[in-house]
Amino acid sequence: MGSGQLSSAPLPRSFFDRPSHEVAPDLLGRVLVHGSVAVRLTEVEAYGGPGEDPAAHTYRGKTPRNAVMFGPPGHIYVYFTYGMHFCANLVCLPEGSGSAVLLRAGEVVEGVAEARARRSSGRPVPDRDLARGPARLAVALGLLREHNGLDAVLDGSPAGRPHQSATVLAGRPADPATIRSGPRTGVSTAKETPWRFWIDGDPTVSPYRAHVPRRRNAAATSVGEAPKS
DNA sequence: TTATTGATCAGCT
DNA sequence: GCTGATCAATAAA
Repeated sequence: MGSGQLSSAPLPRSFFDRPSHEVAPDLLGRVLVHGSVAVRLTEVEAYGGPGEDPAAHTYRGKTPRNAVMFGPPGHIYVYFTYGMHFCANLVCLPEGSGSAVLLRAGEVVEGVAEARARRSSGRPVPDRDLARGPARLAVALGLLREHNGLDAVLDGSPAGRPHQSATVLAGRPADPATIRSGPRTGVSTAKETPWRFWIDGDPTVSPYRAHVPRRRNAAATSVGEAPKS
Protein backbone atom coordinates (compact mmCIF):
# COMPACT_ATOMS: atom_id res chain seq x y z
CA MET A 1 0.00 0.00 0.00
CA GLY A 2 0.90 3.55 0.29
CA SER A 3 4.05 3.59 2.36
CA GLY A 4 5.86 4.60 -0.81
CA GLN A 5 3.95 7.84 -0.83
CA LEU A 6 5.09 8.61 2.69
CA SER A 7 8.71 8.50 1.59
CA SER A 8 8.28 11.54 -0.65
CA ALA A 9 9.70 14.85 0.49
CA PRO A 10 7.73 17.57 2.30
CA LEU A 11 6.66 20.44 0.10
CA PRO A 12 8.62 23.66 0.71
CA ARG A 13 6.90 26.71 2.11
CA SER A 14 7.36 28.48 -1.23
CA PHE A 15 4.85 26.02 -2.70
CA PHE A 16 2.11 27.83 -0.78
CA ASP A 17 3.38 31.34 -1.50
CA ARG A 18 1.10 31.70 -4.54
CA PRO A 19 -2.56 32.55 -5.14
CA SER A 20 -4.82 29.87 -3.71
CA HIS A 21 -6.37 29.09 -7.10
CA GLU A 22 -2.90 28.19 -8.38
CA VAL A 23 -1.96 26.17 -5.33
CA ALA A 24 -5.26 24.28 -5.25
CA PRO A 25 -4.95 22.15 -8.44
CA ASP A 26 -1.28 21.56 -7.65
CA LEU A 27 -2.27 20.02 -4.31
CA LEU A 28 -4.21 17.18 -5.97
CA GLY A 29 -2.36 13.91 -5.47
CA ARG A 30 -0.28 15.34 -2.61
CA VAL A 31 -0.34 13.64 0.77
CA LEU A 32 -1.18 15.27 4.10
CA VAL A 33 0.17 13.37 7.09
CA HIS A 34 -0.97 13.93 10.67
CA GLY A 35 0.18 11.43 13.25
CA SER A 36 -0.30 7.94 11.89
CA VAL A 37 -2.91 8.87 9.28
CA ALA A 38 -2.10 10.04 5.75
CA VAL A 39 -4.56 11.30 3.14
CA ARG A 40 -3.96 11.69 -0.59
CA LEU A 41 -5.87 14.80 -1.68
CA THR A 42 -8.41 14.33 -4.47
CA GLU A 43 -10.62 17.43 -4.13
CA VAL A 44 -9.91 20.99 -2.97
CA GLU A 45 -11.36 24.50 -3.17
CA ALA A 46 -9.57 27.86 -3.33
CA TYR A 47 -10.70 30.89 -1.34
CA GLY A 48 -9.44 34.42 -1.90
CA GLY A 49 -8.69 37.34 0.35
CA PRO A 50 -10.45 40.33 1.95
CA GLY A 51 -12.72 42.25 -0.37
CA GLU A 52 -12.12 39.99 -3.35
CA ASP A 53 -13.96 36.74 -2.57
CA PRO A 54 -17.42 37.05 -0.99
CA ALA A 55 -17.39 33.34 -0.18
CA ALA A 56 -14.18 33.51 1.85
CA HIS A 57 -14.10 33.73 5.63
CA THR A 58 -11.66 36.61 5.26
CA TYR A 59 -13.91 38.66 2.95
CA ARG A 60 -14.76 41.18 5.69
CA GLY A 61 -11.32 41.29 7.25
CA LYS A 62 -9.55 39.71 10.17
CA THR A 63 -11.40 38.20 13.13
CA PRO A 64 -10.19 35.97 15.97
CA ARG A 65 -11.53 32.95 14.09
CA ASN A 66 -9.84 33.56 10.75
CA ALA A 67 -6.59 35.04 12.11
CA VAL A 68 -4.58 32.01 11.01
CA MET A 69 -5.53 32.69 7.39
CA PHE A 70 -3.73 36.01 7.69
CA GLY A 71 -0.61 34.31 9.00
CA PRO A 72 2.28 32.81 7.02
CA PRO A 73 1.62 30.31 4.23
CA GLY A 74 1.79 26.58 4.79
CA HIS A 75 -0.09 26.62 8.08
CA ILE A 76 -3.37 24.79 8.73
CA TYR A 77 -6.54 26.81 9.30
CA VAL A 78 -9.12 24.69 11.12
CA TYR A 79 -12.59 26.13 11.65
CA PHE A 80 -15.76 24.89 13.27
CA THR A 81 -18.97 25.01 11.25
CA TYR A 82 -22.63 24.01 11.35
CA GLY A 83 -22.37 23.61 15.10
CA MET A 84 -20.65 20.25 14.79
CA HIS A 85 -17.99 19.94 12.14
CA PHE A 86 -14.36 20.92 11.65
CA CYS A 87 -12.85 21.69 8.25
CA ALA A 88 -9.19 22.14 7.35
CA ASN A 89 -7.48 24.60 4.99
CA LEU A 90 -3.91 25.32 3.93
CA VAL A 91 -2.94 29.00 4.04
CA CYS A 92 -1.57 30.56 0.83
CA LEU A 93 0.22 33.74 -0.26
CA PRO A 94 2.49 35.85 1.97
CA GLU A 95 1.55 36.61 5.54
CA GLY A 96 -1.31 39.10 5.74
CA SER A 97 -3.05 38.05 2.52
CA GLY A 98 -5.85 35.98 4.05
CA SER A 99 -6.32 33.29 1.43
CA ALA A 100 -6.36 29.51 1.69
CA VAL A 101 -7.30 26.19 0.11
CA LEU A 102 -10.08 24.11 1.68
CA LEU A 103 -9.30 20.39 1.73
CA ARG A 104 -12.55 18.79 0.60
CA ALA A 105 -11.79 15.12 0.10
CA GLY A 106 -9.08 12.52 -0.20
CA GLU A 107 -8.12 8.89 0.02
CA VAL A 108 -6.77 7.52 3.30
CA VAL A 109 -3.49 5.89 2.28
CA GLU A 110 -2.09 5.21 5.76
CA GLY A 111 -3.74 4.56 9.09
CA VAL A 112 -7.07 3.34 7.74
CA ALA A 113 -7.91 1.58 11.01
CA GLU A 114 -7.18 4.70 13.04
CA ALA A 115 -9.22 6.89 10.69
CA ARG A 116 -12.17 4.52 10.89
CA ALA A 117 -11.98 4.41 14.68
CA ARG A 118 -12.40 8.19 14.78
CA ARG A 119 -15.80 7.95 13.09
CA SER A 120 -18.41 7.88 15.80
CA SER A 121 -21.13 6.47 13.60
CA GLY A 122 -20.79 2.93 14.88
CA ARG A 123 -21.86 1.55 11.51
CA PRO A 124 -19.31 0.26 9.04
CA VAL A 125 -17.75 3.02 6.94
CA PRO A 126 -16.45 2.07 3.48
CA ASP A 127 -12.82 3.01 2.96
CA ARG A 128 -13.69 5.42 0.19
CA ASP A 129 -15.95 7.42 2.52
CA LEU A 130 -13.39 7.89 5.30
CA ALA A 131 -12.21 11.26 3.96
CA ARG A 132 -14.93 11.98 1.36
CA GLY A 133 -16.08 15.48 2.34
CA PRO A 134 -14.26 18.27 4.20
CA ALA A 135 -15.52 17.44 7.68
CA ARG A 136 -14.90 13.74 7.18
CA LEU A 137 -11.38 14.48 5.99
CA ALA A 138 -10.71 16.50 9.13
CA VAL A 139 -12.03 13.67 11.29
CA ALA A 140 -9.95 11.06 9.48
CA LEU A 141 -6.80 13.09 10.08
CA GLY A 142 -7.76 13.89 13.66
CA LEU A 143 -7.69 17.64 12.99
CA LEU A 144 -9.51 19.61 15.69
CA ARG A 145 -9.74 23.16 16.98
CA GLU A 146 -6.46 22.70 18.81
CA HIS A 147 -4.65 22.13 15.51
CA ASN A 148 -5.68 25.51 14.13
CA GLY A 149 -2.48 27.31 13.16
CA LEU A 150 -0.33 24.20 13.00
CA ASP A 151 2.58 24.52 10.60
CA ALA A 152 2.27 21.96 7.80
CA VAL A 153 5.72 22.73 6.43
CA LEU A 154 8.82 21.48 8.14
CA ASP A 155 11.84 23.70 7.76
CA GLY A 156 14.97 21.68 8.36
CA SER A 157 12.98 18.53 8.89
CA PRO A 158 14.59 16.05 11.25
CA ALA A 159 16.05 13.13 9.40
CA GLY A 160 14.17 9.89 9.65
CA ARG A 161 10.72 11.02 10.76
CA PRO A 162 9.81 14.05 8.67
CA HIS A 163 6.20 14.17 9.85
CA GLN A 164 5.96 14.27 13.61
CA SER A 165 2.84 16.41 13.65
CA ALA A 166 1.46 17.52 10.29
CA THR A 167 3.17 17.79 6.93
CA VAL A 168 2.22 18.04 3.28
CA LEU A 169 4.32 15.60 1.27
CA ALA A 170 4.98 15.90 -2.45
CA GLY A 171 3.34 12.55 -3.18
CA ARG A 172 2.59 12.00 -6.83
CA PRO A 173 0.96 15.10 -8.34
CA ALA A 174 -2.19 14.33 -10.27
CA ASP A 175 -1.89 14.11 -14.06
CA PRO A 176 -3.06 17.55 -15.26
CA ALA A 177 -5.20 15.82 -17.89
CA THR A 178 -7.32 14.28 -15.10
CA ILE A 179 -7.93 17.51 -13.19
CA ARG A 180 -11.38 19.10 -13.49
CA SER A 181 -12.66 22.38 -12.08
CA GLY A 182 -16.06 23.86 -11.39
CA PRO A 183 -18.09 26.00 -9.00
CA ARG A 184 -17.45 25.62 -5.30
CA THR A 185 -19.73 23.44 -3.21
CA GLY A 186 -22.40 24.92 -0.96
CA VAL A 187 -21.36 28.48 -1.75
CA SER A 188 -24.11 31.04 -2.26
CA THR A 189 -22.00 33.84 -3.73
CA ALA A 190 -19.40 33.94 -6.48
CA LYS A 191 -20.96 30.88 -8.07
CA GLU A 192 -19.26 31.74 -11.32
CA THR A 193 -15.79 31.34 -9.84
CA PRO A 194 -14.68 27.79 -10.79
CA TRP A 195 -12.32 27.30 -7.88
CA ARG A 196 -13.24 23.75 -6.97
CA PHE A 197 -10.68 21.29 -8.32
CA TRP A 198 -10.84 17.52 -8.30
CA ILE A 199 -9.34 14.40 -9.87
CA ASP A 200 -11.78 13.18 -12.48
CA GLY A 201 -13.18 9.74 -11.82
CA ASP A 202 -11.65 9.31 -8.38
CA PRO A 203 -14.13 7.48 -6.14
CA THR A 204 -13.21 9.56 -3.09
CA VAL A 205 -14.34 12.86 -4.64
CA SER A 206 -17.41 14.12 -2.77
CA PRO A 207 -20.72 14.50 -4.62
CA TYR A 208 -21.34 18.09 -5.70
CA ARG A 209 -24.15 19.88 -3.91
CA ALA A 210 -25.23 23.30 -5.06
CA HIS A 211 -26.03 25.83 -2.39
CA VAL A 212 -29.55 25.40 -0.98
CA PRO A 213 -30.90 28.06 1.37
CA ARG A 214 -31.92 26.51 4.64
CA ARG A 215 -35.64 26.34 5.05
CA ARG A 216 -37.12 28.62 7.67
CA ASN A 217 -38.59 27.17 10.83
CA ALA A 218 -42.22 26.59 11.63
CA ALA A 219 -43.08 30.13 12.75
CA ALA A 220 -42.85 31.37 9.20
CA THR A 221 -45.32 28.80 7.96
CA SER A 222 -47.83 28.81 10.83
CA VAL A 223 -49.95 31.80 9.88
CA GLY A 224 -51.70 32.04 6.58
CA GLU A 225 -49.25 29.91 4.71
CA ALA A 226 -49.68 26.22 4.34
CA PRO A 227 -46.51 24.25 4.85
CA LYS A 228 -45.17 23.25 1.50
CA SER A 229 -45.57 19.67 0.50
C1' DT B 1 -29.98 42.96 21.67
C1' DT B 2 -32.00 39.16 18.73
C1' DA B 3 -32.35 36.50 14.31
C1' DT B 4 -30.44 34.16 10.59
C1' DT B 5 -27.26 31.78 7.78
C1' DG B 6 -23.56 28.73 6.75
C1' DA B 7 -16.99 26.17 2.89
C1' DT B 8 -21.74 19.79 6.70
C1' DC B 9 -22.93 15.12 7.78
C1' DA B 10 -25.69 11.17 9.45
C1' DG B 11 -29.90 9.12 9.90
C1' DC B 12 -34.28 8.39 8.32
C1' DT B 13 -38.41 8.25 4.85
C1' DG C 1 -35.58 13.12 -0.80
C1' DC C 2 -35.79 15.79 4.18
C1' DT C 3 -34.40 16.79 9.03
C1' DG C 4 -31.81 17.83 13.06
C1' DA C 5 -27.62 18.74 15.35
C1' DT C 6 -26.28 23.69 17.36
C1' DC C 7 -21.17 27.25 16.98
C1' DA C 8 -19.67 31.70 15.20
C1' DA C 9 -20.12 35.69 12.45
C1' DT C 10 -23.01 38.98 10.46
C1' DA C 11 -27.35 41.41 9.60
C1' DA C 12 -31.28 43.42 11.50
C1' DA C 13 -33.66 45.93 14.94
